[in-house]
Amino acid sequence: MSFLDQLNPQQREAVETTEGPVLILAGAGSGKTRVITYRIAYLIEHKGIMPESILAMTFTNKAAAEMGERVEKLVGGLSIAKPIISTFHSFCVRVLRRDIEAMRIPSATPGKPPIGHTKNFVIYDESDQQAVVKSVMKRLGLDDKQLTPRTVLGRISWAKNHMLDPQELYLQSADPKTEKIAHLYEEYRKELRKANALDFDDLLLEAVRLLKSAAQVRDYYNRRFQYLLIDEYQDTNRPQYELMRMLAGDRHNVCAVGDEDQSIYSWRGADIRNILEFEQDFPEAKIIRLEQNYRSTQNILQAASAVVANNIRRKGKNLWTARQGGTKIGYYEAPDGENEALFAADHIAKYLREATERGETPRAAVLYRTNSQSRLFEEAMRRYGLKYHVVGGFSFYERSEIKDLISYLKVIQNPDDTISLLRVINTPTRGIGKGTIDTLEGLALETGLSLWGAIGEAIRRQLLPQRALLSLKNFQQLIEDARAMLAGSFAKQLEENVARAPSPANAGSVAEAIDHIEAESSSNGQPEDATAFDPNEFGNFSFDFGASDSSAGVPPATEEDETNRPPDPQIGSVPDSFPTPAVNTADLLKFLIDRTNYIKLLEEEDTPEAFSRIENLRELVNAAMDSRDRAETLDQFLDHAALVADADDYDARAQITLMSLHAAKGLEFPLIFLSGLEEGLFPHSRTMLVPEDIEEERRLCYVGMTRAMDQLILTRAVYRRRYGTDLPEASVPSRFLEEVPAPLLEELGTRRAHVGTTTRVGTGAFARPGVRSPGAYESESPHYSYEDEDQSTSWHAGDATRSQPRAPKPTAPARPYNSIENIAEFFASRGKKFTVPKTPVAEPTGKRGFRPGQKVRHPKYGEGTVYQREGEGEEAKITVQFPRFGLKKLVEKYAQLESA
DNA sequence: CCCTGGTCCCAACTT
DNA sequence: GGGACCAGGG
Repeated sequence: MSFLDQLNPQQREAVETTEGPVLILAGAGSGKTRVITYRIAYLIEHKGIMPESILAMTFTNKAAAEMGERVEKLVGGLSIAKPIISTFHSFCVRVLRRDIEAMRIPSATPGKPPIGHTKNFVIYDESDQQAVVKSVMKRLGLDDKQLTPRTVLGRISWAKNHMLDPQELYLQSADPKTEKIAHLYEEYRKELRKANALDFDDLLLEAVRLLKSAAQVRDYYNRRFQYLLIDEYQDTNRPQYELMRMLAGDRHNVCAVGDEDQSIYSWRGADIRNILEFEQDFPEAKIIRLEQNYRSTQNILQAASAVVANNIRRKGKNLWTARQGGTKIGYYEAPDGENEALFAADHIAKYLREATERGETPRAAVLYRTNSQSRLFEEAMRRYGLKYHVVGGFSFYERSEIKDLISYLKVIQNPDDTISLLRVINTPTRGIGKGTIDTLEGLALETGLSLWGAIGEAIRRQLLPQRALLSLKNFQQLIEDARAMLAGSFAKQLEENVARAPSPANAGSVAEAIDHIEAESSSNGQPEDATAFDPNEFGNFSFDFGASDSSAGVPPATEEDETNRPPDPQIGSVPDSFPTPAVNTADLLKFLIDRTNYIKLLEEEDTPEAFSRIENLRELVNAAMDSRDRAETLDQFLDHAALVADADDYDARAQITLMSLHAAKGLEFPLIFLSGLEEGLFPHSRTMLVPEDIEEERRLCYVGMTRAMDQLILTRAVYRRRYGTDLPEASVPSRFLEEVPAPLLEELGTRRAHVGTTTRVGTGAFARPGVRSPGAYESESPHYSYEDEDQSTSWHAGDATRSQPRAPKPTAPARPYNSIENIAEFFASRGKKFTVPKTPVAEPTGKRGFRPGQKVRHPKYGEGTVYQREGEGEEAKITVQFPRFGLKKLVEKYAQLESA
């Protein structure tokens, strides 16, 4: 068949080995996505496998969407049923929304509802989690200075990713701190259970627990999914691994695709052993290596391979490319971060122009280690009048006004969601202050009610001053009215559907009527199209088996499974908040905005920020209308909001993309800028003490370099500001630079290579007063100009002022490493062993304490002399005499002191 | 109870 | 550059 001819022998083998476990070790750019999509197409077209029995799991919605589109192109007209291509998290949410109640256990007290999460659980994001930890710590009287909620949450997440429950964490804790954390973990879990909430980690964990504990549920999914594909297998963590094992059942039709050199998520619990030990897990496994790279030039591939070859923990492979030679790897050393960014902007501007002239579609990306680096690049792009796209950073759903409204929706869906309730109870202010809330929280604790329950109780028993009670009543009424809207539309639909002749066997059964509604709402009046997917649907592309379960137009295989569905404890009783059928989330939002005066109050503020917030809220209503058009329920809308990831807003059409190295995984660009190659930044200072962590940084570097198709440029700033206003600090070139073979490198920027005529700046929408013309770059100076506070007011676009490279900063190292020769020399002089030179940017402070009499340097106060020292280790405080600022007492751990 | 402004402390990657 | 927290005035 035609499409198989487009594959090389290894790829073809990977596609055609459909039965039994297969591990595809796919090097960067070796056509991994092609293999996965062709394999799916092959299963459907050649093997006659039903599409809906194929399940492919990816890490991001972006990857899932791309795969779905490509499969669709290959097998388009064949069937209305689609393979299920979904992220791990979305998949688990769907499984849990369907079957989580199979894990409920009967309450010990008769008459009380069963214990455990219900279908209308809410998903807690990181800020919700923080709030829970904080409130628990406050309740237990724990000092949040010594043990920050952040740390606690990090450790809880770590435990979850390694599938340890609080008892297990407690048992293996070796210090009082970990014991405390284990205790907090236990309390944290209780709070989430009380709120009927799950955090991100729980989505995976609970799905695994469900499949392990409920045999009939597991059977259902095992029958349903016969072919399993796992993308980015090197980044799976323990729960994901277990999920894979559960879903693989006895059939072992698992196809795992990955590259151990691209494992970059160990901090999220990814266990590289999963891929290294696949053959032990499945002794009958077939291993296929894809080693031809179709993406990059030989130079790029060689450079990247040379870097990653320094890692010890890897299988090793020989990537090769037919694209001989190529442009050398560029290297530019900028005096500081601003210039680094301006250089990139200048180079990209030139590239865009030239590529367009050649008739190509230019695409360039700037990659960085930390998202905060994006600011400088954004400013530079704006100065050059270049349109760019930023992936990550602050997402739409993290904006406060959006979170407010989403929290309202969550409370409406599930009033026991205490965290969301606390967020909205006085937003906008309605006279429910701290005092009132404290009373309510006390009442909740005392009665065992949720906060929402406590509100009702306080009103009933008149436990608060009249004024507070009145405010509370208003709030309670608002939520109840909104819930009535949901319930109202639910009841109405139920009525209609029962009346409208359901199938004879189902007559009169509430449960069946509900199923009928589900079918109705999911097919949205187009029964034939019930399983169709919308390529633009973000969040859970083509993941629609939840809908097809009960809808018409589903292949017969699922029908017999229906009878095996675990009994649903909630069906039959009146649902507290049932997965809501076709309720109009947009109308609900409009109702909320209207009743809370939210927009009106913003209008009265009459500031640009307020109007931008109003715009955002309109956007949210639009999103809700789209959701309504897809016939989604309220919880589907909320799942969407919870599960869209930063990486998902990558737009393949953008000419310039700025993003973190992590977000770049899986993408490719003709031109790549890899920025901030400095010790302490990349590799990041938090990784520099642990060899395994350094290896992960190196893999990250490898991922970044292998994104480049034609040209790769590495950059570094000699001085970098770590915080907005502090003095810049001298940097040391990243060790990864040393690992690039010198003959492959070419230094850029010291010659007048970028003289151009197109550097129009300060025009158009982004024109700003005081912005320096990049025309200055055409000066003799190899450096870009600074935006100097002292002079900026006199600068105008087009001003002929020439740039002056700024004199070395006071923190200059004795000898700046500002040329490639210097760097080579620097590294050569140290042989293989890398040691931090005299004025390091990231010398770990507090490793050995500073002693009285010692000279130190502080980023803000400059040089000083240690006067006295109190305490040791974490709590050590030192008093320093600064000539200009006098005596300062500093916590050594935080003060960022360097020896001077 | 609410709002404001000042101060302090912190800043990795993400589903 | 900004979020969290607090003090103090309305």
